[in-house]
Amino acid sequence: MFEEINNNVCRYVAFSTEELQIFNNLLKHKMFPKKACLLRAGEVCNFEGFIVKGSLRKYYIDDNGNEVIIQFGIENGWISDIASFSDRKPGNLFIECLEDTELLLLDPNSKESLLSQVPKFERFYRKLVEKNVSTMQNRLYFSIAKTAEQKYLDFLEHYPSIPQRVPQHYIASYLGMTPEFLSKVRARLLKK
Amino acid sequence: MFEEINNNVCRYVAFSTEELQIFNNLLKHKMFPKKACLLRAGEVCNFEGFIVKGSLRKYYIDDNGNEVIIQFGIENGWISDIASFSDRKPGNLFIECLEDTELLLLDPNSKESLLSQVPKFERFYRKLVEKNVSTMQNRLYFSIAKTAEQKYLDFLEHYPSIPQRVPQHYIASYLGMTPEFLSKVRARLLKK
DNA sequence: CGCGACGTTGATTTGCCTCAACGATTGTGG
DNA sequence: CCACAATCGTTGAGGCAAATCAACGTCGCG
Repeated sequence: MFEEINNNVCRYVAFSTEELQIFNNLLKHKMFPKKACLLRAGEVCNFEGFIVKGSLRKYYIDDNGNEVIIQFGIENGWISDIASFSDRKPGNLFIECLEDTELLLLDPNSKESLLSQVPKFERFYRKLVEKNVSTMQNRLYFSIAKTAEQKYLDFLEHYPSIPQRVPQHYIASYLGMTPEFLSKVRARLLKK
Repeated sequence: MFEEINNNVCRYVAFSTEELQIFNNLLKHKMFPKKACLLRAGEVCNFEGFIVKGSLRKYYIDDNGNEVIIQFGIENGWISDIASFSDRKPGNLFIECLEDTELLLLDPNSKESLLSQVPKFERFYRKLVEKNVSTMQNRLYFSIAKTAEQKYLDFLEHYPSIPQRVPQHYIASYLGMTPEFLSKVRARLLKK
C-alpha cells in the first residue's frame, strides 16, 4: 500500500527503509466516495493527502457563486490547502472527490512529529512545494497570455487522462472559460 | 546591513545569532543599476536574492513578444527563478531591475552549504515557498475570476508603493491587461 | 532642442460570455 | 426494469469587456 507514496517521496530525497517506516506509520489510510467533500471554505485544513487512487478537485467559489477550479489531483499527486494547513487558519478553498478516492493522509501533529523525527522530510516538502510554485507560475502565465484553444491543447498534453474521467465543464472551469465556449473550441479543433 | 534579512528569516523560523552569522557570511552583497538584467530566458538561474533596496520585475515573453510580468520584487522581498535555481536547468524567465537595486545573493553552492551547516534553514525555505504558492494561487484566481477594475483595486491595496515607483504599463502587464485599458479603468475610477 | 518613452483618448474589432433551447446520457426511485 | 428527472454537452443569437490600432500631448533626458 505504501509503495507509490514511498517512490514518490524518494524521487525528491533519498530515504532509508527505517525513515520510510516512521513516515508510513504516521499516515492514515482512508477511502472517500465520489462527491465527498474533504474541505470547505471557512474551515481549517487539517490534512495533506497523497492520492493512491481516484481524483479530486480544489476550487474557489467566486462572488457570483461560480466555481473556479485551481487544481486537479490524480493518482500519485498531493492535495491540500497548504496555506490553511500550514498557518492553521481558515481558508477559502473547497476540496472534493470526483471519483471514489483512496488517500493517505497526514494531519498537522503527525507532520510535526515526522519532521522532528526525520528532519530530512523538511527538504522533501520544500522540493514538493517548489514544484508547486513553478506549476502555478506557469498556469498564471497561460491564463494571461494564451488563447482558449492553446490552453485546452496544453491541458490535453499535460493531463491526457483527465478528459476521460471528469465532466468537461470542470475542465472548462480549470481553464478559466465557460463550458459552452470550451465546447465550441473543441468543435473548431475537430474540423481541422 | 544584515538587519532586514535577519528579521525576515526570523519571521518564519527562530535562529540564533551564530546561525545567522553563518548565513550572513555566505551572502554576497551586490548593487545593480536600473534596467540591469539579472536573468534571461534560456539561462540557468544561479541566485536567490533578498532585496535590501530597490525593485525588480520577473517576467515571461510570450509568443507575440509581449512581456508578461509574474512578480514585482521590492524591499524585504525575495526574487529568483525557483524552478531553474533548484533544478539547475535553463528557465523561461527574465529578471530585471526597475530601479537602482541592492541585493543580498545566495548561489547554489552557498545554499547547499547553508543547509548542511544549519538544517533549520530547510524549514525556513519551505515556509517561504509555501507563502509563495498561496500568493500565486490567489493571483491565478484573481486572473480568472475578477474584472480588470477589481484586479487593479486589489493591486493598489496590496502594493500601495509600486504605482509611484514603476511605469504604469508594467502594472498593466502584471494585471494581465493592456496599458490602454488600465488607463481607461483608472479614468473610470476617478469619476467616482 | 529634439527624440523616445509614457499615458490618454477615441473608433473599431474580437474573443469570450450570457442566455436559451435542445438532444443524449445517466441514475434513481417506484 | 422502466419512467422520469437531473446532469451534461452542443449549438445559435446577441452582448459585452477588453484588445487593437491610431493619433496626440507631456515629460524627462541626451
